[in-house]
Amino acid sequence: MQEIQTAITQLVQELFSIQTDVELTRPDEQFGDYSTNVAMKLSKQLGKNPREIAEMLAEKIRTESGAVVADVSVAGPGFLNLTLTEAALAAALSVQPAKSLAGKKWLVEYSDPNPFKPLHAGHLYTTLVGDTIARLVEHAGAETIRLNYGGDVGRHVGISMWAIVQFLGGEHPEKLADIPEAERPTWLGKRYVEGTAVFEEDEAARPEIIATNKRVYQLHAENDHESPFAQIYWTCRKWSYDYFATLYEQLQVVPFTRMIPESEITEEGIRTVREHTAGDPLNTTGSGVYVRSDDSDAVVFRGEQTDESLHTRVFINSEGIPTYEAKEVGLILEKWRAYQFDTSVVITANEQEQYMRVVLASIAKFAPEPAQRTRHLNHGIVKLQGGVKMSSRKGNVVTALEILSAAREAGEATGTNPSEETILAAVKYAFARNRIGSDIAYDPKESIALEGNSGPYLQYAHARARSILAKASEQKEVGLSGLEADERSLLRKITEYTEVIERATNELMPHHICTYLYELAQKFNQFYEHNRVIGSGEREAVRLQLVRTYADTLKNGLGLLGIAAPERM
RNA sequence: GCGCCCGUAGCUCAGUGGAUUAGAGUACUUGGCUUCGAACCAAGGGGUCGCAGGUUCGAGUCCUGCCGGGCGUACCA
Repeated sequence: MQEIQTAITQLVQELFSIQTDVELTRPDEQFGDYSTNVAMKLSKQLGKNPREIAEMLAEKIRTESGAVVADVSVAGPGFLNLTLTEAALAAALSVQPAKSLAGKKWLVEYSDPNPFKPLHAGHLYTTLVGDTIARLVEHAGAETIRLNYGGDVGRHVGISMWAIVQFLGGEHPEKLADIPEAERPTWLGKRYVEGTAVFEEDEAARPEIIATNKRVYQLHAENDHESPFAQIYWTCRKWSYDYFATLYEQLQVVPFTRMIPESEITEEGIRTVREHTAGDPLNTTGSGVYVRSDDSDAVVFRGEQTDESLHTRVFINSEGIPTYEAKEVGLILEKWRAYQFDTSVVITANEQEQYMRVVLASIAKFAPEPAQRTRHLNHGIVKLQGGVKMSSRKGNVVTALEILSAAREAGEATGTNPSEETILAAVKYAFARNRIGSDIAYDPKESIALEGNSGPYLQYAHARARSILAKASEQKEVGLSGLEADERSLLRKITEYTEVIERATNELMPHHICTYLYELAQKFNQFYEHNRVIGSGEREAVRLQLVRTYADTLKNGLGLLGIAAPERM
């Protein structure tokens, strides 16, 4: 593809003395293998009819590129449609996706669950998105660091700790042992919901909760593991991390390189913010990136003074407690200190988009490199059928683990007894096939669909091919030539793979892979329907080769989505 | 009010580096298993691409306005 692009660019240069970008697209199969609208783009500049330009180029291509291009035609308003020779098409199979990120260090932060809170459907989604993005950049050759950041300090923890102590009737860590292991995550979730209700409705209790929150920060500052309060905290925190590990294990995502609890970067965040706060005793830099609020002791960044589309946000509140913003400052600086990354991708739900822009704009003023190299990728939220938003604060959540168990149940109900691999394929594919950024309308029934445009369809289309290969008596390497129409059509689709992977990687948009793999599998199923492989006489060797290449391609693509490609199902 | 995002078939979504006839899945109707796996394949109906202007030889795609929805908009994350 690259060669054709370059060749046409040169032809344009020779014929018209114009330097232009030639875009090649994959048109409808009936039009050929590649297509370009370059003639139409040049039309105005040259003052010529686009068809005339296209004809001139076509003539040149016919005489000069016979080894690669078998047929050129001019169509419609001036499209140049190219059909490759069999040899060129077959040669395209050996092209691997470019290692475009070789030598680069990429950080990918995702999942980001908060201890003391339940894992809801959104966590499942964001974990899967991150896992796929990380697989993509790693596949493109980057040294890939997978980070998982979580709020083990912050108001939600204060709220939970307050409710936990209430439930235990005081600071009695020994009573935690009474809670059965299997119920711990749910138990913690309930305490959080109770605490939130009190915090929102009971003004008298609010100062107590705020004080509890401060004690959590204090406990970290003093490295306290001994006091009864600290024992409760560390025990419950561990319960949460164990619970997260359960989800990751069930999802079979690639293990994280490092978990970064907020408590680890809080101090650096506060210190950095204060060092850049006008009038702060700790200000050693003389900079006034952050300022004291006019009406309280809060430390804020006045985003609108940098860019009208930004707004003011609080980094340290009037209680002296760092908000998410100050912690994010600490996190980004810690990432930079520890890894000196080329690119750092942070994956969150899109409700945090504005917030992240403000934080990055502030950091850019004193640490431009990490700020500029940080990319915020926001995805949509998971909505229940009917558009109801889930909120862990209100307790109306579908948890991440419930989605998996619901998928298993629905799988059983189909009577096909799908394996865990297939259940996971269904769930992962259902989320992955949507473009990152738009909301996901989650329908528990449809997400586990075992037919149509789904993960199990792809696995089935793979297993079918492997089954043929397993039955073949011998497989030898043969050249792909003298192809019949159906064979060529399948080959043509397979050769799109590298282009799709490169596009998905460049755009960080894995859903392109889903779209493609589904089309590829469809192509195979169509081929399968109309053509025998084993026992097809002289065609057998070529068809086996084609089926093997197809199956390998499908398996690789599924791998990038974290979906298994079983031999049988 | 301001900022960002979204509006494509009944439903769920691709297509958004402008371009050849707007595509899938699902649902509905129907046909195909003595033939390498029917979790499959094939056929049919179903769309003023939110509305209105504009740019262009050409707009689902770019620009403007409007309508509808989501998120954010100072001490939550």
